[in-house]
Amino acid sequence: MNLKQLSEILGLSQTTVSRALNGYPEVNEDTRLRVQAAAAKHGYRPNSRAKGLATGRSMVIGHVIPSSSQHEMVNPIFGDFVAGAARKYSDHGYDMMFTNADDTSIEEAYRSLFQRGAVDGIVLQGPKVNEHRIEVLNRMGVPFIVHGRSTGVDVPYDWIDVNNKSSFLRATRFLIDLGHRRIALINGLEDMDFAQRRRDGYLEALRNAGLSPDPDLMRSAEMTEVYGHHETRDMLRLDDPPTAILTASMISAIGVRRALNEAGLKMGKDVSVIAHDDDLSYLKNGQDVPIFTATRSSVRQAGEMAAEMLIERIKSPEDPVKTRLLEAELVVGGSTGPAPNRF
Amino acid sequence: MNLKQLSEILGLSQTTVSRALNGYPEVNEDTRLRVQAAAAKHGYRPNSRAKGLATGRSMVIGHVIPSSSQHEMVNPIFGDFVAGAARKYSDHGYDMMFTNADDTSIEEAYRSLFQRGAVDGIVLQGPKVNEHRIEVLNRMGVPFIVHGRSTGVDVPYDWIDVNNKSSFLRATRFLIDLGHRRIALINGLEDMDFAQRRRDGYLEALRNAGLSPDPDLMRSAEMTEVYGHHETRDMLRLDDPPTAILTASMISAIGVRRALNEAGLKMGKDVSVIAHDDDLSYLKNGQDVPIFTATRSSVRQAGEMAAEMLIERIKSPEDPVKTRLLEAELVVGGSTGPAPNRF
DNA sequence: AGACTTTTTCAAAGCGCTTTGAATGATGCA
DNA sequence: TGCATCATTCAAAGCGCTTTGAAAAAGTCT
Repeated sequence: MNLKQLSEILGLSQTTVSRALNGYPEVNEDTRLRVQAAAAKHGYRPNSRAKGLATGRSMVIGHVIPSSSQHEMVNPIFGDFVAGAARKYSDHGYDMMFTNADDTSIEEAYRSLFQRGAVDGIVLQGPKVNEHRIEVLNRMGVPFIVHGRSTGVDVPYDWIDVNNKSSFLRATRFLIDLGHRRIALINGLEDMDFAQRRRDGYLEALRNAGLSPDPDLMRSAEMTEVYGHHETRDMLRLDDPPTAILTASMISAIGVRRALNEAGLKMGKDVSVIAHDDDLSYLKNGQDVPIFTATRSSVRQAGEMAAEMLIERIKSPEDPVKTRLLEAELVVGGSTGPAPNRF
Repeated sequence: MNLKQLSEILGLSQTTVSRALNGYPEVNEDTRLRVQAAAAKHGYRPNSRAKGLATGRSMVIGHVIPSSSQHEMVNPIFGDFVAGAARKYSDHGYDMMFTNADDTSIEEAYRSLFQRGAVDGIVLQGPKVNEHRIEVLNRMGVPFIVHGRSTGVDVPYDWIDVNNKSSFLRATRFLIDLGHRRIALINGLEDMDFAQRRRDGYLEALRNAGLSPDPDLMRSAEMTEVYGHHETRDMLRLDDPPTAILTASMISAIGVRRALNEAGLKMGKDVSVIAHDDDLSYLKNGQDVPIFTATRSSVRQAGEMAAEMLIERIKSPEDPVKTRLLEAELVVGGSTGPAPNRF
């Protein structure tokens, strides 16, 4: 059933039927009702490609899954972020499109997505430091929003981010206040902007307390469970092992806990742990009492906000740049306690 | 830059340019090279909406994110499955589209996706028992594939699934062989088809061993960490607590482990645990030695296969129904051991 | 009733591509 | 040289919608 057929059934022109369905004022109310009834009855659905061609808009937002060639990983936060965004998209009549791209072709993927008219806007996830893609998107003139920021990029762009630096600074200071001096950081990949900022916060807190960082206690990699476990086990073997560990995700925190258990150490007593908690639906930080002391910020909510900001941007391309910085909460759970007395 | 402009630059007709770029034979090789060079030089990208309108194909596959109204959850396996599929899609020139839908409108979402011409095929994830959507898609005549199966649906359809029943049967028998008699099942939501099948396998193994199932030891809910923890703690308080636990995902297994630790019990000694491992990239079951004894089947690989099967189906709508049943491996890790002697 | 608005409807053009059917030019053969 | 054949190229139609500019119908006012 297409517009032509429907209009023939109704004995009206395509123009009138189209206008009736799209809520234009210059159509008789009776006619509109007749048209709507017929459309419903025959299950008429306007072809979105034709509509897009005629209007110049696709009502689709593009995301790129960066399945990097080395490590075929999908961050679990991906799902929650996307679910948050998808919800807002559908509220505004948008769909969401994904393209897969490996590291080398990722820029091409964005370019193609927009220039062939497949999407009206783009969400850029997981920006690195000096993220080249931002300049590319900027130059292309596509409406876009960055989830995160990128140090070193000086073109203006819309973004939404958690205050990673301040939250890790506070978490570190919290541990210092508990008497910890050997504090480890099990960070994400440090070419990622968020990881860099967390590291900065951590370092600043140490510096503020007159502590000097120990490279042995600073690790960086993709935030898997196995990684958290591996690095913890490794650090526990040091001559002067950490009494506290700051880790970049719940998943790696679980690995940390596993390593501590294996070593017969009690979390929150022998070794304190603070995690960053993205508040994932399947991996809540406990029910009533948090399992881990954590810096918490819902990535799903970030997805919702990103979607709304992007839709705003598409509507008003000339508006000044919009940015949004979320503060993470520091929630205290059972995984932290005073530094053990070593003497 | 559109086709018209490009053809004017080249002094050729749109027909010839289009054919040159799409690899038709009836175009002079020299011309083709000239056209390709010009297209590359000017960054020409055919508008995909126009192309879709002209060809009747959209080169997009649709997925629906079922963000159910009660529990706003995105299963972590979603990301890996999608990443697997996306990879294959892009190999074949397809993009991937997501629509968000709550439980009530999910059928409408599928219908709309296809009937407005937004997608050429659909992937149905997470089928329930008696999954109504399958009949809907079937009647619509859209090419689709189901990840999983649906007991009680008797129209023919393409699917790819893990042999959930046999893998849980084997896992249960494995525990029985180790001397366990009180074996708990911490299952997924039992209106989901996969959960039902796992339960069947579990029950059959018990029956085969002459054991009768105990309703106290059978739990069912969304497979979160907190759920695994909660049910385990609850069951440990029983007069006759389980000596072994079968659980439906790595995430809930982690919750199980947490509860065991809190109770001062040693996993693999006091209580044995077997999990189902979807081989998620961020949550591998250990490095060398598996953490958990587990039934393992890569959901990412399932995503790849589903994508390929669907693309086949789109190419050959009249082919006989294709199905694919994957056997899960049973990998032995440190979480299982002989039943403790209670006497 | 006639002239003028306002409301409602319509025919046709256009969005950017593919594809059909025809035309052109080059080549081969008698 | 004339005609058939093949290789190339092209103009135009069509995909299903929106939107422009015009026309028809209905209402208002003098």
